[in-house]
Amino acid sequence: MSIKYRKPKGTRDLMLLEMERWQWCESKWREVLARFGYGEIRTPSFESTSLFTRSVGSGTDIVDKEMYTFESKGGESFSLRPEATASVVRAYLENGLTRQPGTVKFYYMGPMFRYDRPQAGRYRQFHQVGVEAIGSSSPVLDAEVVRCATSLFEAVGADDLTVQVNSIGCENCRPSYVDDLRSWAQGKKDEFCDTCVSRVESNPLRLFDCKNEGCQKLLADFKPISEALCDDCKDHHTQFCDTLDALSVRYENDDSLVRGLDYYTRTTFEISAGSGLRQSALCGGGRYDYLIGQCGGPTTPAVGFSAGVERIVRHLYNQEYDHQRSRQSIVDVFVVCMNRQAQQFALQHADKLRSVCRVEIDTTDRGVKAQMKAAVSRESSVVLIVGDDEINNNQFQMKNMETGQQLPVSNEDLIAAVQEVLAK
RNA sequence: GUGGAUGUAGCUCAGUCGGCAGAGCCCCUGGUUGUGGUCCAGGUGGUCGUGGGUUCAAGUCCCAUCAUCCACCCCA
Repeated sequence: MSIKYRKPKGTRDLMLLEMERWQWCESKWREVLARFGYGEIRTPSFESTSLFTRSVGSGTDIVDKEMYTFESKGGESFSLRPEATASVVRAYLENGLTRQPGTVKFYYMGPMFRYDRPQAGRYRQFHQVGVEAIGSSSPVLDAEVVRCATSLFEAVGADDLTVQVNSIGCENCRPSYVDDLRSWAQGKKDEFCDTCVSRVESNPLRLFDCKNEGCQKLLADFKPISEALCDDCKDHHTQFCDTLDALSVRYENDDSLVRGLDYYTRTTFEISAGSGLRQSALCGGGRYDYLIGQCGGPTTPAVGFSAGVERIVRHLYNQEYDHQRSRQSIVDVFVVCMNRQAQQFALQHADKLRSVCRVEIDTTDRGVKAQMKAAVSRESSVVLIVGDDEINNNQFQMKNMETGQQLPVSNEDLIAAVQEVLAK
């Protein structure tokens, strides 16, 4: 068969058994997020390009080479969202929530878009579940956000996780550290790898991201950022860690944890799967105390995270595709029809059953035997059979699939009779 | 952007030295006028990813191209 259309590279069709898994996860997560006091927010899938370039930061891979950017007919530049934090911040400001008392807590679930080369656990359209807690600078909130993330994983049975935390300082202490790092690294350009050399100018902190052993050995000579933090940042990080301890969240400090987005301040964290998977990062987040101010709002502290749904599901089931024939949805009542007249009779009279249970009316024109097999595979408890005899007598044959018992049931008694069987 | 592997039925895959396109599962029909996961018999379904080349002959060899997967990179 030659198929005319194919899905765009790096996208997926989500259905059948896998869709059921997603829905199960999503319902668990909504429950947890509500218990942490988060309300859902749904923002547009695309925004003004400048929102992302200014917040995520030019110089990051995400905005430099991974955005789906297009021009509207009015000549304005838009981009599909590569992440959600910028959109949430924009919505927070645009809807006047700055005057909302207390901490504003939003969660989101939805598709994000990045023009990457697809790979295991990496897609061009992927899904994130995440939170943003806006309005508090307390390190206790940082810890609560991390705890919320681990609760999300626990809720769906994901264990074997590693939580890494770090602090990358604030505008008082980070700039001088970055300057020191840059001038130190400039003197050793010959010894770093090519990508590191370009980072020395654009974003020196990212040097710590490099997996090249030679680069890491060089960096070992330079003081880690934890030793360069100002007193306020040190206190913040200490209280953050103390609170995690009090919550019994297991974590490790990692000086090299520098995230790929520009807007983070102080706390950054990442949660990854312990198994040998390549794309092991399941969740990343941190504090961003200047972003809202940069977007034109009042200086407002905030913290959040976002987790990759595809990666979590893969971690849970250790596979992302079901090659087994996936089942169709389960029904309570399956109606076997002998012919087209019977189909019409069935829809007309069994329709009322749909107010109390799940009903499938078979309109495939295949034989009774095949329809009965379909009833079994749909796990129906009751089969109704309609042919010319039943139409003439205004009734259905009702078969209890568990006991095999079958009797005629008049239209008037149908709901009661079906419910009696389903109740058992 | 760079490198590697793989493309044969709806799905999972065989296909030898170049010689008629295959199996299992699924699906449909019958065995049972209108009744089940088992059993038996039969059947539908293929541009062998696509385009060229070599050859009497190409799923098989060569070239190109596309797609998918994997890795680098980056991240979720």
